[in-house]
Amino acid sequence: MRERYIEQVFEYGGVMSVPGATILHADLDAFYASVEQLLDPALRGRPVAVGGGPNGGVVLAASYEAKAYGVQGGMPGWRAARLCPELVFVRGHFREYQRLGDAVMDVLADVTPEVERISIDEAFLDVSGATHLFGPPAAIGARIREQVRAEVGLPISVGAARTKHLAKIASQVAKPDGLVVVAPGHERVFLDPLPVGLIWGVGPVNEQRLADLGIRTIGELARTPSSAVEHVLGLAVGHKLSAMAHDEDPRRVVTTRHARSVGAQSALSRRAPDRDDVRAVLAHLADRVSRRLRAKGRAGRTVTVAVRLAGMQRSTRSRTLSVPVAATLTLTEVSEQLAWSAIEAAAPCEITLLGISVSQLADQRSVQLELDLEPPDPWRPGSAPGAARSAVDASMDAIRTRFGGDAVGYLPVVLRGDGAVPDEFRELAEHDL
DNA sequence: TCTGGGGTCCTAGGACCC
DNA sequence: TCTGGGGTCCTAGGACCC
Repeated sequence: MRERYIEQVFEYGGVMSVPGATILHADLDAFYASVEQLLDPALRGRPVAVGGGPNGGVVLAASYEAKAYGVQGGMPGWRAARLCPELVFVRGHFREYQRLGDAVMDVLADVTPEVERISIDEAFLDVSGATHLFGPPAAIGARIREQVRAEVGLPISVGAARTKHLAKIASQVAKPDGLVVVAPGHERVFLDPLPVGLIWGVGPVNEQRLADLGIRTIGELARTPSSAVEHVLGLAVGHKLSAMAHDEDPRRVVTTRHARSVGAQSALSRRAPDRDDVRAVLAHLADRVSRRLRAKGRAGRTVTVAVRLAGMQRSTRSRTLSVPVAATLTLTEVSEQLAWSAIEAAAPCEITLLGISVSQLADQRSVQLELDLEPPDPWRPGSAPGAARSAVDASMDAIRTRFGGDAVGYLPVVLRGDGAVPDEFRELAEHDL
């Protein structure tokens, strides 16, 4: 086990007594791959990739043994196989990921209720109210790591600092399987030598733009006038990054957060767009999205459709309706209009993905009669009355609740039985509404 | 050999209103 | 013969994160 304390490196030895670094970021290491190695001991110590394969698909996660060869999440399987010939591809146990991720969050919840889960495998904690029970943040971080290892069987890295931003960077520096505590007063000496790419919000594009200014470390960024950074990255991003580089991060740990959009997308084998095909895919996506909305009593006014063309260019079309929608058929029809608007603008073309997203969300209960309130409109020629649509959705939702998600569906959805990605995987990434 | 699926936030131009 | 300034909403695109 590696425990590293920044204050040990730079100043004191009595780290376990240092208070103040009360924001923790806990992040499971190579989560999916670690679960596979936990479930199958034969995989331990070997390079493992979840998902993908030499003949298609992308790698969803790579074990540290695989990362040593340069294999990364998001990489096409064939490329990963070329980088690492001994790489073992596994299909993935998505239900187990959900179960074990939840189990880890239970461990965190035993420390404090102030937990902000930001994905299946990652959370912030504010432990300022827990130190009287469990000791200083460093001790709490160590305790979390021990308990997750003992009770769940997985390696987890923890960063502790005064702010979320710094705690997150600390956990990245701690990986794999480590703990890094940045004691108050030591932020600058910790941050300055680190690469700007560790800042939340700096990806490949902005990293290159900063490099063009001669900025490679967070220290160099902090010494650059924010006006220069804003000029290159835009006002908002530049301002935020400068603030981060100066260790100014006002964000608090938030335990409840409402989603601002809900979406679903499907990659398709490259194909010329076809009316029936497009409708079938969109019906399936609209069904997924609208069911999630209705399950939470939500609806949304803005419908956005994304189309990806051969060559990876994306095109989007959106329409804001006068009233929020959550009915499957309405969403399907609006999406179809939008999709063809994008496709026709690009024609002739081949498409490789279709996606639907609904935003401007509102509570459905307060905006009932969604469809009857819509004026007669060209978007739904000959459409069924809204009440009928709501009734159909309600009975289908009820049947699915009792008999399972595949028990009933709109015709195109039933006919399309070839989902490339299992629903369990999709559910892992869904945010609470 | 051909690139997943779920999200967040920002920008810029135009429409529209007062 | 020539028309301001500010605010809000909508749309399309893009960067980023897990």
